[in-house]
Amino acid sequence: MRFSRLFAPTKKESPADAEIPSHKLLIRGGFIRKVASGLYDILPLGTKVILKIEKVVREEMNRAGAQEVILPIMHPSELWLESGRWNVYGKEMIKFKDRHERDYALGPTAEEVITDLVRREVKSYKELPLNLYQIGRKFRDEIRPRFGLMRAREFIMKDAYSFHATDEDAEREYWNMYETYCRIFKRLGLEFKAVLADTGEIGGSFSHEFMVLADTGEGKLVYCKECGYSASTEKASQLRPALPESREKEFKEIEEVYTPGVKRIEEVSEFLGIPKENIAKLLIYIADGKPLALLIRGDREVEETKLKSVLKVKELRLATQEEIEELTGQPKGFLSPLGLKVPLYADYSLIPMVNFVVGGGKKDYHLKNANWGRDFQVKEFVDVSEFTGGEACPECGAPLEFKRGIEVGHIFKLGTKYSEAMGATFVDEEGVERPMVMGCYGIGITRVMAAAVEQRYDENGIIWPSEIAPFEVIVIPTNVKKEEIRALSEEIYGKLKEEGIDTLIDDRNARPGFKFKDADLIGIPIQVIVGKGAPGGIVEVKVRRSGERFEVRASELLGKVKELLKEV
RNA sequence: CGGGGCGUGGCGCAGCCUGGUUAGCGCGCUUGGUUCGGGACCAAGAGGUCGGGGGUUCAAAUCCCCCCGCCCCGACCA
Repeated sequence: MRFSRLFAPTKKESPADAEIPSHKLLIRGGFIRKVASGLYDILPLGTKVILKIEKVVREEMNRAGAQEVILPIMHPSELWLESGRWNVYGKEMIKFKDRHERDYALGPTAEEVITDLVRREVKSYKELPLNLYQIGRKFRDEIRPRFGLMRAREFIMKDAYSFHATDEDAEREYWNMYETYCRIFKRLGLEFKAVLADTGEIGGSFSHEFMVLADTGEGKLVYCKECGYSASTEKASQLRPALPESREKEFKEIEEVYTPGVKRIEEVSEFLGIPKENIAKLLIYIADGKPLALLIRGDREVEETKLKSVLKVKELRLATQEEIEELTGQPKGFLSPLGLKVPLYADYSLIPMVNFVVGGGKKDYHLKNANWGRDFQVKEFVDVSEFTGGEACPECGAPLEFKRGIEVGHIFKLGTKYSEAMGATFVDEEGVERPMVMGCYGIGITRVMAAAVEQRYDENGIIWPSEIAPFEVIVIPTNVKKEEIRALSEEIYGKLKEEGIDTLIDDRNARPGFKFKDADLIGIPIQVIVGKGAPGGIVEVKVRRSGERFEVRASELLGKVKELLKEV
């Protein structure tokens, strides 16, 4: 490709509405342009990157035994009504009617459509297992699209669905996909972690998220350096703390203290001179319409995904001020676990606590030296606090590390949730009709592009891994008006292309500094600079990632480039 | 959905508070010339319904009302 003909409108300045590096650089580099909130044009450079990511994904999925299909983007409502998700997925789905007033949605995911296909066509255990995937557009009407491609309303996803005769076989395929995903992300040149995850809206029995490590990631994870345990903070579990043996002996007499206007944990801590670790806060939740109270150590936060999962509820929210007063008869800000009429749960963090502070149950009062078991009873101790790093590993006890990441892949063992709801059954060896066991496996292709940038950039621009770089090599003649330079550049360009190396030549009549800036910005891994050394057949090679540069004879260039491409 | 901010040539911004010539600046773009190893310089040019609508006024980018779009935070902390 010739830069003079390439549609890659690069910019010196970042757009005003971009916040994170990947968004800024993809726009500055001419990879993408915004059309509207959460909607993007992907320009030639971006498209090349996307196609290269897809190529890796295709190769590895095919290798793993999956087969590619193309399913409709437009989904009839009947299928979603059958699975029960038409309303559950609700606001996230872009819904519309056709000319006959029939309801449709733009697919946010394709369990329904694929299950429908398979139930119609597969009848026998002999046709199983089956793993089908597609790479296509998905639509999710996000509450708040943000960060460019990171959370867009329309995006490209690889989604695979597998169907099995037995649970064991579904599990085997799950781990097959796990391995495949590891290979894919490794080939893409990304630093990632596979973490235990919550199954969320999709449902199913267990799942892993694949996170690309980056500080700007919306996902949070913890992992153990010692034993390799890793989990999303929405899933990470902790050991139940041991109960101190002589706990009762330490109990002091409960005491009411006057704390006018002191409500928040920080204020209580400061006012009473008691650390937050020895204060318990009480929260009132409404879970699937029923109220409950939760006590948690003052310095800890509730991980609501974990709470939902423990309670096995779909909807969870904090009670409103009015509800709190109605349910407890106590004023907000001074809630006490004593004499509560709603079921009282407590986080594990409460277990070792003794003589702690709680709300006084009336305005402007708190209680000191409260103790569970003596002053009030806990229905159940649950593990629902949010991890922030430093907690003990549930496998080996070593302190966990905390990282942020971008979720680029997610695999689920679904079980029979969809096959039962939609009647996807087969006849087994004994002639018994049974629901298929399913799994599903997604990779956010457009998000991978953003995540790759988020992980690899510097002040000059993007640093693509060679496997997904829009071009592997850029040849930069410093001055196209000088014949030796122009001719040698063209010769090198021709030769690299002949060797199957994806090469761009910057044949624009521009000053060298200008070209260097563009080459760095768009992040091509290897730059071949043809300048002063041209008459003697010497060119300069610059490695984008390391900044390393060296001179090489034009005749030896090819071998050197091939070698470097393997490393970067 | 709640809160905050923004909307002025393609891009980034100033002007608005305190209304008043012809709406500026940098980048980019066009033409000519000089340059040519880290986003050159000189000269001449093109390009604007000041997001949209309504109102106040002799006069509105500027003040008031409504609407639209975009961005950020939140939609948990009792």
